[in-house]
Amino acid sequence: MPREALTFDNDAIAKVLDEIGDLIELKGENVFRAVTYRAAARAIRDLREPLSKLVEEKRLKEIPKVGPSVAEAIEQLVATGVSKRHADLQAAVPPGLLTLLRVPGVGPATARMIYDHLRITTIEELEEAARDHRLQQLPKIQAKTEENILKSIAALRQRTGRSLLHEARASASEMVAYLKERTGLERIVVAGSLRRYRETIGDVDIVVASDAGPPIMAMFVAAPTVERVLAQGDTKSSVVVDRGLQVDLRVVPPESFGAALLYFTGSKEHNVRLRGIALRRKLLLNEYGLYRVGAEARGQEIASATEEDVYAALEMDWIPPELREDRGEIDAAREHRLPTLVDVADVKGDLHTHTSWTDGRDPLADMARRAKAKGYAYLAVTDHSPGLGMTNGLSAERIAARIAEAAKLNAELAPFRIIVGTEVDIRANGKLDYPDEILARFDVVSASVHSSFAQSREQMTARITGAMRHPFVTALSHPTGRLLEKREPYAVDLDAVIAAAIETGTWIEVNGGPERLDLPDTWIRKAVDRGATVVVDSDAHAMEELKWMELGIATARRGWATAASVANTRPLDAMLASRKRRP
DNA sequence: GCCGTTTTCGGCCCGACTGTTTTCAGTCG
Repeated sequence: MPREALTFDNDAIAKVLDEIGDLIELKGENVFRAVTYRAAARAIRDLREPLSKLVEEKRLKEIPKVGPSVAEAIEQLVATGVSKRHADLQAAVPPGLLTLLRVPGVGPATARMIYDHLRITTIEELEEAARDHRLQQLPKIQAKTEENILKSIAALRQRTGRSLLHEARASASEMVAYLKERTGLERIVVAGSLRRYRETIGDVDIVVASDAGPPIMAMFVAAPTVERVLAQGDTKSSVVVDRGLQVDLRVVPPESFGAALLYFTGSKEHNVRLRGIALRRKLLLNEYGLYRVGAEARGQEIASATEEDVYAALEMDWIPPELREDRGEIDAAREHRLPTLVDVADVKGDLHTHTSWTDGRDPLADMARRAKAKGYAYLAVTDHSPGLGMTNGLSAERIAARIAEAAKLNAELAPFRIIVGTEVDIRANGKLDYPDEILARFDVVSASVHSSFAQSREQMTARITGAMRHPFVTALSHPTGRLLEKREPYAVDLDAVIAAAIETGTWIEVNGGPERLDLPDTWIRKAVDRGATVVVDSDAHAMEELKWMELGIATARRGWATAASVANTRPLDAMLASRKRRP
């Protein structure tokens, strides 16, 4: 999907800094330098302001891990798109060595060594050399390594990037169910980014509490979904399952389960901070527990059975997994000021769903009954406007028929309530796809962009904030338009969108569809910080997709949202009363 | 290269597995 004119945005700059880190390692400089560049890259990805603005205001030093050298590189990148440090490294490191790093199992030392002997700079050349058994002639490489490199190259070609949350969850549940059945053990738990509900998943981590590692590992690598075994040890194994997803299994003694869960839930950055704090107290934190260090008290255990024990021993509150990203949660936990996050149980209804009247699969009656069975007090059906040809949008006549159908069902399902709404298209020119007299007939109106994604940032921002200023628009749906692993967000000034939401009282959607999870979590945090109200929706197109609400809520939790900031945690009357004032 | 209740130098999280090794370096998470 085309994006607007090349701007050197935060992501692009973070990517260059990451590459500087790789090049530093390939060149053989101090690895801590490389670590710093990568840490700065991550801090920049978490940033909620454009770097260009921070440069202008001379505030780069406020970013963690950005000192004089990194700041200089950023300033050059913002100004010219090129960094001298980056260019110098590129000149010093043979072109193509970076490519070799992409092969799993090949790190800086191996890449360097292969290049020094064979002058290989592409994956194709590497594959050819492995096939011809020329790698075997190199020091520290024999048949096994050569074979592994070939396998890794094949896997690299096959891999399709990160998995969407619901797919990884399905694979993980399948493996957990299999292991529970085969081992009879109870404490087999998914950790890692899946437990943190990150928007996409690189690999699945499972932790098992048991003293008997080897037999569990034997069952694990023999699971029916396993395609390839990457490593198998007594306490740690890795496999690749269908669709190329990697699953790591760790077996820890039952008394270490809490420490292990904490460790394998991550994030890595969260763990590093925790360990730093432990160290300053002369404690050692690893996956087995929290221990005293020092001559006389060597190895004395402080805590390990539960996560709560470990956090408490470090004098902080237990931190919900969704917050464990080293984005301020550790300080908040030490000062006992973590927010009470919104919870699935707080949700009173879903305000964005589709039915078979347009592009949904299930009839209104089925969707309503399923929503009622979920314990909701209300369900808004928000079928499309006609502008999107492919979705069979509703005409004025069909709207009347649908309002009649909803009224009939409401009589039957009371006090549960179907709310008739619409997801109205914001046309390329900023106009809504229904006239005001039709919009007035809906109780909730979600406005969204489904076309002309390539407009300039200015055009798109004006188009969206203009729609938000329309008096009948209750909410803005999927604000960035991104499709994870598939389509980049369109160019839009989200600061201006949040400002418009606050100014007009328009809700901003957190769309729980696993391919969207839009608004992204860092922006949710900024929106609720500033006092905007969000609405968490499933965007279900079928009954079973109503469960995407859970993913939306998890995303809102990652954005530090409390129930008070989410419109659909309010009971029906309060929710309707809190809509934007209509003419 | 950054950072500081171990402060302006000397650390920087920690451990498992693999392959090629008789004790460890490299890679990964």
